[in-house]
Amino acid sequence: MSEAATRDRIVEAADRLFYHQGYEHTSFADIAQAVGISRGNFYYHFKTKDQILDAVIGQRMANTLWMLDCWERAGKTPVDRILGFVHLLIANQADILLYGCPVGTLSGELAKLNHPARDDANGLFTLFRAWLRRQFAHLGRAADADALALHLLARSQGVATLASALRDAPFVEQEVARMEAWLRSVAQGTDAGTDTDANVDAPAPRLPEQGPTRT
Amino acid sequence: MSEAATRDRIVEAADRLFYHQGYEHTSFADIAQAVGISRGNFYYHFKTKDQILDAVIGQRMANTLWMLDCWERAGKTPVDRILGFVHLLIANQADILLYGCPVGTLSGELAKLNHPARDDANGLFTLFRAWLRRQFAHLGRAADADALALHLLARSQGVATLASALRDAPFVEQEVARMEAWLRSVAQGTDAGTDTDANVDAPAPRLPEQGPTRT
DNA sequence: GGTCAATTAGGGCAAACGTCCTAATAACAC
DNA sequence: GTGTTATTAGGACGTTTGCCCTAATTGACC
Repeated sequence: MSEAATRDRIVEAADRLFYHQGYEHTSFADIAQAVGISRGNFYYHFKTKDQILDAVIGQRMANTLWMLDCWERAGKTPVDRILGFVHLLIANQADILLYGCPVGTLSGELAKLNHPARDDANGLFTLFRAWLRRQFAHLGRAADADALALHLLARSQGVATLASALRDAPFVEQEVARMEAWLRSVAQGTDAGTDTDANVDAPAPRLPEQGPTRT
Repeated sequence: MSEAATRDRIVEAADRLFYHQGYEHTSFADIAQAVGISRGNFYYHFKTKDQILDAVIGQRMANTLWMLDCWERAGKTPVDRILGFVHLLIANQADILLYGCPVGTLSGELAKLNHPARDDANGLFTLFRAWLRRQFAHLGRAADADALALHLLARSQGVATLASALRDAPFVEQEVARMEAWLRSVAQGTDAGTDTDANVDAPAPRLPEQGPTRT
């Protein structure tokens, strides 16, 4: 098998395992077994565990950029594009209920380990943050675009954390609806970005939104 | 030294270490060294690592109950009491910036490890949830008290996650102010729980709020 | 078919892990 | 004091970890 193919399969398996059971809890043997290769072959492609982590983060970065670009091209208005982000919670609901948000959980783990790749992992947050900031700026909220971006990021992080703890799917729908209402109010320039419960009862439109496809 | 004293010192050290560097990353040797005892002595008090985890969770439960009771007695109105919860983010800001939320991060780690104590750890969430639900019910929002409780829980979880990833203290203040505004609007029965940016500029009152004191 | 580099398999290494055991000590009843 | 229990120290166990090495196999090119 060509070098690239095996290497990619390793990265893919490591990505999934890091997400499902955490970075530290995943061993060389786990990944090698998942790919179906020997540990020796494994070592040929990656000298250290940190190198695999770097590769995984790199791939997630690429996937994220591609995903953001999809939303950018698919959404006609800034609101539509931001909705693409919000609906990630629904598109990836099954995984989120089991494993939380891939970005948040990895970031949290690396922070506790004081791992050198911590900043790289946080770069994923920065990607979303910058993209959301630009969308909110297009909404005419240039002054507080960054604050709004962080606010939305934090809310989806919170939903993912709580959803996976409680394994509560309706809660995700509920909160997504709330975020949609909030987003609409921000878009309307209502100085009060209303976060009402009135419009929450309307079920969130279940878009066949594209998740972070692992290529 | 009496049995209880040493045992408590072990639990206290384990609690701190689990919070700072995670459960799995903390070894018997780490805790024993932190307490200043031998591993043999350690084993006398706890046969397995899981037993220490159970004890730590139990202590956190007790601390949480005590803390909730403090807010219950200290706050004159439901809003005051809920503010006690919200201001935990500010009272424990330094720790949260470094290690995130103790409840959320432990819950997340145990979920990835598929650890049997996962449900026990989630009990901490349940404690906050039930308490907040009662407060919102007192606010006249009995119908959606649980949804509001979960919403506030999720938001603080998100703030903690993002704050520790970005190590961004002003962001915490900003989001706390946002939560205060939202809470006020919910209290006023404004069907729209306004979540505006107008009232956000007012700095959050820095209460000398009591954190989860480890006894 | 032969040559050589790329790729793979399999095992070995020291260190750290959770766990367990035994002997020494401290505390206390009588 | 002596006897007994509670507590502590320190080391040993088998396993697993990340990491490293060497030999075998593959596949492309001449």
